[in-house]
Amino acid sequence: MLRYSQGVTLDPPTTPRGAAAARQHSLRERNLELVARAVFESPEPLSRADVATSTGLARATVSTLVDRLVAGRLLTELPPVAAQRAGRPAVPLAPAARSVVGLGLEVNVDYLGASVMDLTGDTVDERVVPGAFHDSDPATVLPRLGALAQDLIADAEAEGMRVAGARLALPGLVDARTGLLQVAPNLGWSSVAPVPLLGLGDLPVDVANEAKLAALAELTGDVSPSFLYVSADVGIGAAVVVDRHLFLGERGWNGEIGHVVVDPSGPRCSCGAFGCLEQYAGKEALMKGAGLAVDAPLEALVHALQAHDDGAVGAVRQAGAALGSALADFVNLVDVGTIVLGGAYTTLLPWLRDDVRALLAERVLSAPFAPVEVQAAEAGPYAAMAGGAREVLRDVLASPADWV
Amino acid sequence: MLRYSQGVTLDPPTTPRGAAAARQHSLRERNLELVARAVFESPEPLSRADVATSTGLARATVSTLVDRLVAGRLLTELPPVAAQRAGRPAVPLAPAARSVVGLGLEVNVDYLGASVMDLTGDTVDERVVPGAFHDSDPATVLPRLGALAQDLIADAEAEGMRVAGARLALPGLVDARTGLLQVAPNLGWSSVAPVPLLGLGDLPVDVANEAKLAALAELTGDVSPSFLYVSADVGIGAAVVVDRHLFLGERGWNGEIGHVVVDPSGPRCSCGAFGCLEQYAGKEALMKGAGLAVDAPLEALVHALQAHDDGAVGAVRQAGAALGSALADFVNLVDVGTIVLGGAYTTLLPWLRDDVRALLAERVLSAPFAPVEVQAAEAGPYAAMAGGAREVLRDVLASPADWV
DNA sequence: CGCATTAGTTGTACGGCTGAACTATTGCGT
DNA sequence: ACGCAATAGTTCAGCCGTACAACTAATGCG
Repeated sequence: MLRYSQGVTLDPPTTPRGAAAARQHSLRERNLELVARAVFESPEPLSRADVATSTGLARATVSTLVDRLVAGRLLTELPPVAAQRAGRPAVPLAPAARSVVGLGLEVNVDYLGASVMDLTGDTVDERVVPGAFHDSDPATVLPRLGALAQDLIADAEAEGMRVAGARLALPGLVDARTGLLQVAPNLGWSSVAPVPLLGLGDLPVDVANEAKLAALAELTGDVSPSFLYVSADVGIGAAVVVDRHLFLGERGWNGEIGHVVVDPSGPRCSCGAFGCLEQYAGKEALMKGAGLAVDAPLEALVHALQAHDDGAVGAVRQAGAALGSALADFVNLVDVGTIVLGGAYTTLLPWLRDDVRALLAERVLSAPFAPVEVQAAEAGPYAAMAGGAREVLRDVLASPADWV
Repeated sequence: MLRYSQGVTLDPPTTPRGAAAARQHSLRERNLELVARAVFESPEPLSRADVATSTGLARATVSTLVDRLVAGRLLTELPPVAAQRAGRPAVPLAPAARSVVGLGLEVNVDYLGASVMDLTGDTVDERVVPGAFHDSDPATVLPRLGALAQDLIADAEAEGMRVAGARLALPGLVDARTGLLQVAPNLGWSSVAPVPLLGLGDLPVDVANEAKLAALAELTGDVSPSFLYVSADVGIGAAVVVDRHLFLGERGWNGEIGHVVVDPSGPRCSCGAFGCLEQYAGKEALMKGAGLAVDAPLEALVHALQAHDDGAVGAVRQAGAALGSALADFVNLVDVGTIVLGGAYTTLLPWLRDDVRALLAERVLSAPFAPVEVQAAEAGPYAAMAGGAREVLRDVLASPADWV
């Protein structure tokens, strides 16, 4: 089930989330949020009385706030379960299905996609259009994605749902403050303002890096609240999540682990430097190292590994060592005790894990007293879309007053 | 002058700074903070009316809040300046001097120190005791520092000041949540709970890494609100500041740039790995590389550099390149556009700068459209103590209701 | 010397939360 | 079947903090 936490937002945590003067109605906004969060974060349905004890608000206050949330269709009253103790039976509360929804959008090298999620965490609708966008034109690709999104929006609204906003995931450096895509090497895009090209009118659309939204999708499971997410697709992407909050650095251009130095006397990288991680543990390097075609499917590599092909095993082990070295640097610099490996690394984890772990144990300064966990990602192939939609819903939850 | 900003705290920004129910009096607490902040952050004194317009609160409300802050001696009314326009002259407000003070403490390899700062940013008192604590016993050193602190506290209280709390800076891995020192290699300490050993009774004492508190001291000047602070003392320490907030990772063990890989075929490091930054740009490596004694004063190296000694210049340039490479990794991973170099690097900056800049320009992915700035630190030699004291005062400002 | 102007204070109105008393609905013992 | 205890949810007077408007205070200027 979808679990909402304290505040996963693309806005940096320093956002003056209350630099404004507090008036009387700020109290209600604040407590509305508190009540909504209590219900959304609870693993099982709460009653009004439960919410009162868990929040510390008076029962009377909770009642009026819940009534508002129910009227605004953010919460629903579930049918009462058979009471097992004396007293008036409680009315269980839960997030409302198919009322307010978030839209997750993605452009990747080999597909366009859009996904609609409701407050229960259900994927209401999802469409993926395969394609080859390696050296594409944003002015044709983004309007296509926009049209796809429009379809989904129309369908959702026809069924009475309200679309709260959208998040667009792109495989490149996105300025989190301006929403500008600086560069996406694999798409061949640079300096693009993507939102207007989507043509979604007044709908609020935020843009973010693909790996960062995919990382947020991991928060649905029971991962550690702080982790490093690293995923290999065409490039290598990463995200830092601390206490369920995405860390974005100054502009959101962090996590570029693909170009961390592994060995300065190593092969030249497309970025101009030598011995970058991508040259050892990027998808292309892996395929080449295993003696396969660079555009062969990942399954080909897996088959070779399962057949104990020496070249494949050697390439993956070398990648594991390089990845472990770069991850050790990453952990030493940002301090996160859990690493979640996504994309191709999820599949390859059985062959990577030992080398990665060994290097982490050897090179992370805090490893002797706090070993670094290495896990496989749990969210599926279109994690960025799901994570993006989820982010939109988090914003709704953060200011429910706008929706009641 | 001391400038206070939105929220530099050692607590991670995710602290549920309002997970509690909002009651009536929360409004007043919130607005008290807002008013206090407005006065503290303004470059020049504000009147009650100025505060009303800048906060958006009604003049009546501001008046009562200011009165409280003045009564609690957090603010003072300055003598009115000659009015240059019609109307009743404004009463200028400013942070109160010598009322509430913060205590900064530090144990370093060659000194112990304590510093008292008041709300105006003035250092009221400061004492530094030289010593050699290379392989010392925390159970003797910390009580000594505690006694020094007691002296300063007694003096301050004798003059009617209230000591709000203390921050202890240590050169090692400190768990920000528990205040436990995991390891401080240069002191030879490990697994120490330092606070009880200080013997400061009920005074709230937080513990933090030395470089992190030193970084916060830079916020007094007009640095960028986001920067990477890297300083060479006996070890190499670093801190990440984003939007005037310290980034601490999961536990506060981040910033260990000294053990980032520069070249895996390089010299073996004390940590067991090969080619760590410390082996190129640590103080010991610099001295050795320049053909000087490892415990020679920094001035000796500077003299050699000024005399264009080939060995010294070569060692520093090699250090610059290594530092540039490690910093490029750092910037790629956390995304901060400004680097502030402290400790020995401040002095050596003229000889380091070109190589550092060249490597940053070459290896930072975002450098082509957002060049990385490299600056010298401005805070003096005992920056960590000042930064620590300042942090205590930030906490006071964050909840002024506790002090009125 | 009076008027315009700006700063700060006083008093009433209003909104939101609280606590206590109330109603509603169940289980359980007799 | 009935009443009592127990729990959920609602109603209402009281309190508290802010807003707004009218007030007083203190200055410059013609």
